[in-house]
Amino acid sequence: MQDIELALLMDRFMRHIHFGLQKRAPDFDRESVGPSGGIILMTLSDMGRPSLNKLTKRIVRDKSQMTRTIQSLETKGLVQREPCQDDGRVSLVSLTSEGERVVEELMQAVATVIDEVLKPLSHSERKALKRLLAYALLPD
Amino acid sequence: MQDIELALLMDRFMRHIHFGLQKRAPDFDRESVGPSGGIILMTLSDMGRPSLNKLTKRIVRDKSQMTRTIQSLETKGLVQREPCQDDGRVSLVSLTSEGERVVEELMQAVATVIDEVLKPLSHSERKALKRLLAYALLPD
DNA sequence: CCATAAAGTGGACTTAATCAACTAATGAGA
DNA sequence: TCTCATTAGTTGATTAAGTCCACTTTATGG
Repeated sequence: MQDIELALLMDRFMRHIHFGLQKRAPDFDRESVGPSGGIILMTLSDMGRPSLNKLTKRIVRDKSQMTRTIQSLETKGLVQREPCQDDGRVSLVSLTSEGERVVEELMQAVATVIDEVLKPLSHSERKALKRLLAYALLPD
Repeated sequence: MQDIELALLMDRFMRHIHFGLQKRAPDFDRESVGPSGGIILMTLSDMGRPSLNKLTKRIVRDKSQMTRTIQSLETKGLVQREPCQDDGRVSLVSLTSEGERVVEELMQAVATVIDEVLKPLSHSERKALKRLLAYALLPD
């Protein structure tokens, strides 16, 4: 019942990362990927080659918006789509080699900013934090 | 260095809360407060009567956007502004009694949704999660 | 074979974020 | 006390994202 603070804390946390990326690593946005695109790239780096639908569900967004953002990333040459053999409806999304390069750079920047934001926490505390969140969100 | 996952996890967490609020408690939005307004109302409920500037820094937003959102909440009768005695530049923001009522209802809805999202976590794990986040963001 | 559901796309609209310019009040130093 | 940089807040213009709905195409189960 008292957990509403969690929402506010996480919101602040995300905004700190957001601001930190803009101020301390404006170069990451060389490709004008934006926060939305960045999340997609990093998620793809983790998932491999999911269907657009699986990707959409993972990052909990609207599918129409996802279509558009993927298209935008596609024209930038950062992701590619290919039809699925087994199911003619689905298209599989994956990073291009250029996308791999960009996401590597992006993750480096994000890691730096997060490290800054989490400065008050010890290594084991960070691990605990990540473990708790991952556990809560396990079933995708 | 490996903490980038944290950003993705928190993003998913926030989106789950967002979706949960829309699906399971659409009635909370009776006043058409929106996510942005909701965060402000809940933050005000915690801070009391901060200056617009302090409020802006707390929720890590742009001050111009803050002006507009506060104005919108003001015309809805949910917050009020009054000039600060000691400093003619600042205006102090606080909830109206109607705002108190709405934020109470909103926090109830948010608590329900968070409870749903955090279902896999025990009580002590939730406490630990909150403590870690609060500690990381302590200095506002 | 047909009805129904699922994956993805596109349109229209609203909300929020961003960046820059501006006013007014404050405060600190010569 | 006067000046000048600083700070709080506002406004404008532009862009990014979220939302809701209708639609097409492909699968699937009876």
